Amino acid sequence: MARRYDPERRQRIIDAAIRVVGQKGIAGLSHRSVAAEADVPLGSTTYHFTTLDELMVAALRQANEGFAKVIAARGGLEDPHTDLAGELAGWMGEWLAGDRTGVELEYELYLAALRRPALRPVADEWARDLADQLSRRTDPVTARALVALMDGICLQVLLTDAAYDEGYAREVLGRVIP
Amino acid sequence: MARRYDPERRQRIIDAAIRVVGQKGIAGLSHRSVAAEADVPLGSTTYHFTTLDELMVAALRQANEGFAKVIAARGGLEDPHTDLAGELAGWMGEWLAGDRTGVELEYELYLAALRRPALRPVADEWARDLADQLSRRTDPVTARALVALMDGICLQVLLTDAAYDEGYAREVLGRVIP
DNA sequence: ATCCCATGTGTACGAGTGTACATAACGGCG
DNA sequence: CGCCGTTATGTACACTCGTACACATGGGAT
Repeated sequence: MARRYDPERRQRIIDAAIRVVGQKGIAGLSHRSVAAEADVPLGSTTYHFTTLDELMVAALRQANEGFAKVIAARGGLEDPHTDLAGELAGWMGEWLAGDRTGVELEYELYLAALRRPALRPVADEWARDLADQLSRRTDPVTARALVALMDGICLQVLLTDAAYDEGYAREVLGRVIP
Repeated sequence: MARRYDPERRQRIIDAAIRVVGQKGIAGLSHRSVAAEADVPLGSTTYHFTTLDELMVAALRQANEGFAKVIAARGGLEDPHTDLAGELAGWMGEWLAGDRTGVELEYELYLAALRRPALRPVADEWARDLADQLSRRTDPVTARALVALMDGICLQVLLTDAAYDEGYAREVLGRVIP
């Protein structure tokens, strides 16, 4: 139960992993780079996370939780009178504006599930959580479609260096809502 | 002009790179792994492609071209009387059915643009080409939205191990088309 | 024929990696 | 107190990687 010296050691390593992925990408993630960033010896990272996959799962899960909090905190999903499409489009704009390190980090971890089955349950959780949030305003089918469309729009912006067009996003999101 | 010994050497290397990414993912792509797969010496791959980015650009571009051909060959985008949403949903189902190696390969290269600016122009090209194809049946805004939604749906299937639901895809794609 | 240079090849080096493992420190328990 | 197992650490090994570079080869221009 009681961890001896540093009960936050494990948590610090996860935080460091998130910073490393944010700065250097998944390709730059290694036991050593995380150890250096967390300022712990190499053996410590390999002890807490035998596999890099384990570490990525923990990091992705933590990123998801932070994300969910942001969504919930913003509200707007509560009041049924607000324009849902506009709300979502505005929120994406906010997310994509400014420093994109966080956005890229979350998407990179999320997309890594394509090749790493260990991450798939967590990715699934993320999509499901977001759809659940949206389900308070629409039916489940529409919610899922909205998540898919938002993913697609974000990706097009991130992958092609195109500018985010909030009016366009609002328009097409609105079409999906019956 | 005339390449001396092996004019197809460069092409063979690209083909080998595509096979490597398909089997081991981008993480398994290296000058050496490609050289082994193409059955050429190490120096040959580094000569033709100084950087791995260069090689990925060539591979992604080639994958795109093959993809565009498949789309064009299937037709159905010509006849304005066919149900566009159903056509697209059916085509996605066909693409996602069976061996997904090809699908995963194309998406992995496509998504790699997130962290590799060198790939972004090619990713952009891909999205634009597909939207152009669709523009023969709808307006450009709708075409772009359809591409985004299709991307999102495919990703959800690939990332979360969820089964592809063609009826759902047809339904929501239909909503986007005005 | 001769020279030049694009093309092709082999090898070596230093850096970085995952992993294993022997050892140390310390908390809880008998 | 003394033992034991969890937690923590340092080091070493074998491996892969990108890169550089010296060298071979032969086609085309002169």
